[in-house]
Amino acid sequence: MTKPVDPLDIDFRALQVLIWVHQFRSFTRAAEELGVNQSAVSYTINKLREVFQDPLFVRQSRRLHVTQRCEDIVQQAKRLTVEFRQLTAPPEFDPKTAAQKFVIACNFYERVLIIPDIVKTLTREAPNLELEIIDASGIGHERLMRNEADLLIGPFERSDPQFYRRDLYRDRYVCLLDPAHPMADEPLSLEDYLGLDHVLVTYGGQWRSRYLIELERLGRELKVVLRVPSPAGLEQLVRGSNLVATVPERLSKAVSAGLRTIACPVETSVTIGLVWTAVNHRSPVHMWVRDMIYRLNSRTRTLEDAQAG
Amino acid sequence: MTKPVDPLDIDFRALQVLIWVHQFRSFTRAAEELGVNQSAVSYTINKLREVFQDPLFVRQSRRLHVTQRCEDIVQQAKRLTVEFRQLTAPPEFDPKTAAQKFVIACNFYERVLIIPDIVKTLTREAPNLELEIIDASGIGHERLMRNEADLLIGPFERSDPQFYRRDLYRDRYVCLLDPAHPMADEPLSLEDYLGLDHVLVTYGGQWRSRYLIELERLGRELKVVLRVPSPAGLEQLVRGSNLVATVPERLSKAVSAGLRTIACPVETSVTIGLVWTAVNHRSPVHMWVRDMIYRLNSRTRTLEDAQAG
DNA sequence: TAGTTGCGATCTAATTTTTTGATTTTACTG
DNA sequence: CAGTAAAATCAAAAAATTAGATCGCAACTA
Repeated sequence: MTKPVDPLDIDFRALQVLIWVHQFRSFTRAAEELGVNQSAVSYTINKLREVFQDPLFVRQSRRLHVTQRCEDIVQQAKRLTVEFRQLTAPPEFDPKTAAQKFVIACNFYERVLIIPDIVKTLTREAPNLELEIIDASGIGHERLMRNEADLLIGPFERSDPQFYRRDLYRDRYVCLLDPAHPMADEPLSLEDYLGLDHVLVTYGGQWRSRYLIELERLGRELKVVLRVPSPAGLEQLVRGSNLVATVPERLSKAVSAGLRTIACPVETSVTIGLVWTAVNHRSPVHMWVRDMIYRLNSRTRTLEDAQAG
Repeated sequence: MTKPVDPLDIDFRALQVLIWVHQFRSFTRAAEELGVNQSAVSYTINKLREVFQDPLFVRQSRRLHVTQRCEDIVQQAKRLTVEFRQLTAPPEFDPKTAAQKFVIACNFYERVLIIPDIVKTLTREAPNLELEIIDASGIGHERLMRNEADLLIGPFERSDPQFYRRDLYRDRYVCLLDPAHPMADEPLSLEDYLGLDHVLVTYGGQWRSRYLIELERLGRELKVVLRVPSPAGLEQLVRGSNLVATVPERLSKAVSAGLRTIACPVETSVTIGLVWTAVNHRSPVHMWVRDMIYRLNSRTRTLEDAQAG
């Protein structure tokens, strides 16, 4: 007739009903409190009676008596519901106490221009967060997918629905030359630019800089004299030579001591952004770090946008 | 469109689903394990996603990745389900450690004949159980209903569906006389009996002994010379007098030192039993005590039954 | 001692939730 | 680029829950 009730069928609402009935010693009052029919309360209590194998409440001369077992159960039920509620509540996140490892994948550019500020902020605001930087070197997205990294920072343009992305700012290209270079004092025309001897930063992997893509689109090609994997040490290569290097403007400031910087005649820019996946999308730590990095770069962003606009 | 899911709607089955999916990293495997459709698992996880405001599981390159939040939730969910399971399990009862108050309502008869053995057993087997005896004096059932007493012991005959009852044994009536009494050496006929001078034990309250009810049924009446509220002190009243007292046989042994005991010619007996209510019906302590009392009186019971049969 | 009342139990029908089975979508993989 | 494994989604079916009405019982009322 009545099939046995599996304990697992009990939901927290049923425990809530139990608690209210216990509180009021009345099915009817509990029903009012919960905004349901008395019959529903009766139904629920019956289910609980089966599950706990105990009458829980017994009517005796007008009063509703509570069995000892019921007292015990209610006490535990209160605890369980409170704990469950806490579990469903959006987790409080306090950067001060958050202690976990956070892995950022990026390359030289970001290590030089973005990471230092991040580290400073973390030291101050989230001293227990352990930061690890790993190389993105062309396979940043893969490393994200493999959960080797929590966050990717860089000039990544893949628009893939499985990646979340937030742009930080755009960076235009500039040319670095030796101050004694014949072309060092004039604005460069595209033709001038193409006529020069270039040192090309490959950034390793299969990355192709935006300005190269743009040149290809125009059907033009650079005269590359030297290829280097990273902008690190560019200054020493360019100084005293007739080479020209094309690098993002912000990066140039870090590697151009003693060099002349002039605008690059190829009309393009690179966009630096954050990339992550659904795994971390709603993690409070992750959201906090993302916001923090975004805020750190807001000055740069508005500057760039002003220039671009 | 989709109405918000209330956290309270989550049942322990849903948490179980979460735990299995987490375990297998697969909706399909979890569904198999739980004997349901993959679609049902999907449905449940979606509900949990809403409640926890977190994707929990994310498909990435064939693997199912687990969010940090999900890890936390699963850990708690495991604890909660285990605790709930323990709560639903029938409570272990160990008389050795059971520490609570147990109130028995009864009268002189039971205090003399039944309680002493109970006390001895409790001291030995349930040393932490605190026993209190209160007077039943006619309102034993009321005291049960008011939860003033946990258990009533006595010759109570009310058959009321709200009371549970278990008979211990039957006790026949005997007559006590002074050894020098003229009738002390013969079996008493009913007419002899009715002709004697009686001392009547009223037991207070509105209790009427079975043998009086039986006499009334026969349309006969006792010649009552003296009424006393309790059998206590009966010995002193009967000795050296021409009075006869009618008492349950077992009780007589406690109050008849130096008196002659002979069978009572009224064909009747009193049944001593335990009475309790639904409030305590399933309480492990209560069940244990009831069983214990029943066992203590098993010898008496079989003796009586043998005599009766 | 009947009439009334309060309150949980119970019944039926309505509603909502959950499950199923089939199909689609997604994100690789070869 | 087709093939595949697995989750998402959809419509229909099944099951659980709720509401509304009524019952039963004990307790008060007069």
